[in-house]
Amino acid sequence: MSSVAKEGFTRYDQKLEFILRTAARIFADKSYHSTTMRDISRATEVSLAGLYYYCSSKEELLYLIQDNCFGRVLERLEQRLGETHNAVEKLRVLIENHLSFFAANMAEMKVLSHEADSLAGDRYDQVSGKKKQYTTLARRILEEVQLVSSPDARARVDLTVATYALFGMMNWMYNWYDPRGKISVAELVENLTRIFMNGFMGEVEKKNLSFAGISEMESLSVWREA
Amino acid sequence: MSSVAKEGFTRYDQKLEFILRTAARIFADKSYHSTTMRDISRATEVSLAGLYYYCSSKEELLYLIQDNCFGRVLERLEQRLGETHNAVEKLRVLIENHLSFFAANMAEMKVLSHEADSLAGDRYDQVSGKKKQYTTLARRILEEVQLVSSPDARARVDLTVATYALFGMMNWMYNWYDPRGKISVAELVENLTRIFMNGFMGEVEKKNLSFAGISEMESLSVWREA
DNA sequence: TTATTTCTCGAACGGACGTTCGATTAGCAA
DNA sequence: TTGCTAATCGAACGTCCGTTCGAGAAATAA
Repeated sequence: MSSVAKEGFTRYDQKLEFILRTAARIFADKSYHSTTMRDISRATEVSLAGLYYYCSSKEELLYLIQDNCFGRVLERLEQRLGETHNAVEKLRVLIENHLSFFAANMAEMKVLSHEADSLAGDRYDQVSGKKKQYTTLARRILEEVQLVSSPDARARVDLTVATYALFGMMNWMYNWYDPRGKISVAELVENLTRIFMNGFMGEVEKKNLSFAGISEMESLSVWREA
Repeated sequence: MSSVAKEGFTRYDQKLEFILRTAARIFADKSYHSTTMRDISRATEVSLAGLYYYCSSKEELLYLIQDNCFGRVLERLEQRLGETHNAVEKLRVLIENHLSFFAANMAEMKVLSHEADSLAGDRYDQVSGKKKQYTTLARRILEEVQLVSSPDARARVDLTVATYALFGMMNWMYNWYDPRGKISVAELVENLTRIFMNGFMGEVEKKNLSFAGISEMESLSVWREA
């Protein structure tokens, strides 16, 4: 066993991570299926054969990228959700967490969104499981928000449609958003939050809900909880 | 020149259309890059070499599918928009047109949404042109709606974000929607229209805008036009 | 019928792909 | 130093890909 570098990451871990980051960038650029191991070899400056010291196959690279990335959004989300108990605020946290993570990891998240069906077998099941966990969590939050904000069941939006509409709005990002462009992540979050929340929550007295900025979240924390 | 069959479509045209429909289905299933000409040959029962009597390359198949499909949504949309002059109603028509066309042409629309970058050169430019035309049209409608419905400029949502949010919501369909499932196209249209319109239009007196059904569109036709 | 065009296909070509193998080098412990 | 493990790589293997070619069948026109 080789000696352990500072921070507990071995040389091996660091290089693997570098390969994964590079591969994610190329997968995002040219799509998984039209990326070749030679592309990755060229970009990482690791020989073609050398790559196979760090992964067992091209598909495993894709799996490691997706699984790792999903694990991290999910973990960050669960941690942030632990700090709040208000449904509306939870929804806000969900959106903010997803978008800011997406913006900070565009390549990986594009690969996650765009190559969802490029894995097979156990690897597909593994990532699918995390996806299901994530969307189920989102759906539960939406359900909670709906119970609290739309007392008239007739006026409610279908939960399945709403969940996928939300993820569609957010995940479509990879088709247009440039983190270094004119629109800041904060603006993106604010705009999408406003569009979705107004639209989803319907005809409640929205005057009570300030959408001017995330910083005013706290004012909602006791909203309609009785 | 061969004789012309009824309806003005030659044998050639019909068989090409059949090949395109079949190819679209397979592209949608397995993605463009991992579909082989042998897959298409098998599914169409046309020999591998025979396919090249109907197209000059695999990429041309993708191009023909995308160009044809985009042309058809665009044409249908422009025709329907010609029948209305009210901004809000135009937005409704845009959404209804897009979603119902999508639901009726899931494979082609998935290929359009998912393989947007799989063409190159002139073919890419051609399809990109149609896409730009389509999104510009949508953006203009949103702008019009905004001017009419959100007199307070400070409360307005960013137009770029709103446009992509709308298309994200709609195009994400291919990841989950089953036209033969529980949710009808009409329900899908109604739900997504409600979410987006409520969200986008913000704090206007929405009580005036019934979202119960498409059939009540007419009641909006003179809304805030003075 | 024959002549001509339209359509079809088996077989192959050249190239690119993912992966493997065996040998070589670098890093570290003794 | 010596000895062992971790890391690296050039070269190749077998396979599958998109595409082509030339011959033949089917349809149409004379």
